[in-house]
Amino acid sequence: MRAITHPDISQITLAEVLYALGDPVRLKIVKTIAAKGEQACRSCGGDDIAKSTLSHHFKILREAGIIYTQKAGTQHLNSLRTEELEAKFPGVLTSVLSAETDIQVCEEA
Amino acid sequence: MRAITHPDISQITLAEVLYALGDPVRLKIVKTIAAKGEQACRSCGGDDIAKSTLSHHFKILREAGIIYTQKAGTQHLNSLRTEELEAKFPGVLTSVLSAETDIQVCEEA
DNA sequence: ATTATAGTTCCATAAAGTCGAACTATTGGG
DNA sequence: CCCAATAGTTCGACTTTATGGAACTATAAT
Repeated sequence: MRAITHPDISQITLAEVLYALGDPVRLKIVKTIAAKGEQACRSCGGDDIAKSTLSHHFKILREAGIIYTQKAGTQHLNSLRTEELEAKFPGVLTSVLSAETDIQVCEEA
Repeated sequence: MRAITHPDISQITLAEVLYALGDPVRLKIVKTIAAKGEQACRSCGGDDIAKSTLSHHFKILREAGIIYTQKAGTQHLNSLRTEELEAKFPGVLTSVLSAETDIQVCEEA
């Protein structure tokens, strides 16, 4: 396992951010972290999704600059880069988080 | 060519909207329409993109509920469904449009 | 040490995107 | 009316990206 890397805020692009948010699984992850605080990967996404796929979704979110991941023992804790994103793209993440959708926060988180 | 259809606002999902916006070409199209008013397909996107691909991008935007397309002679005029989107997902489109990005409005539009 | 848990990586398959070529539709001349 | 021109769409082939199972790494607990 390589070290976890995160893009600098200057490298983050709007298209990548929107692309990363434009998937139901990833939206659910982001909404769950927003609602319940930092989360391990496995506590988001439910049972109907392979863990390799879940790992991939977290990678997309991380590389887009939406989440910050840090190791905590055997698990990884993911938090939103809310302030940085708000500074770079005001209103984008906040409006997405406050939107009414059919996507539910993970129960088990 | 089949008749052009548009989703009802009730059918529009946040994930689809964000996915549609999460592409540099489509962001450019949306920014161009926002800045210069309704546009024909060919006036957006530049020369380095095949017209079949451009047609595909407009289809994605149309099906996501972001643009409204109507025939006008030999061309199609595309406008943003700004008010409907703002009502359904407040702040999402507007924050994207006001974000500072490296994506430029089409010159030739 | 061994077992368990959390994630990642690798590989094969499935799904989407891209482009050129052929097609449809409309317009504007001869 | 017919022919050429323009705007988009559709189709088929190829490329790229997503998904999931199996094997692997890393940490923790017993």
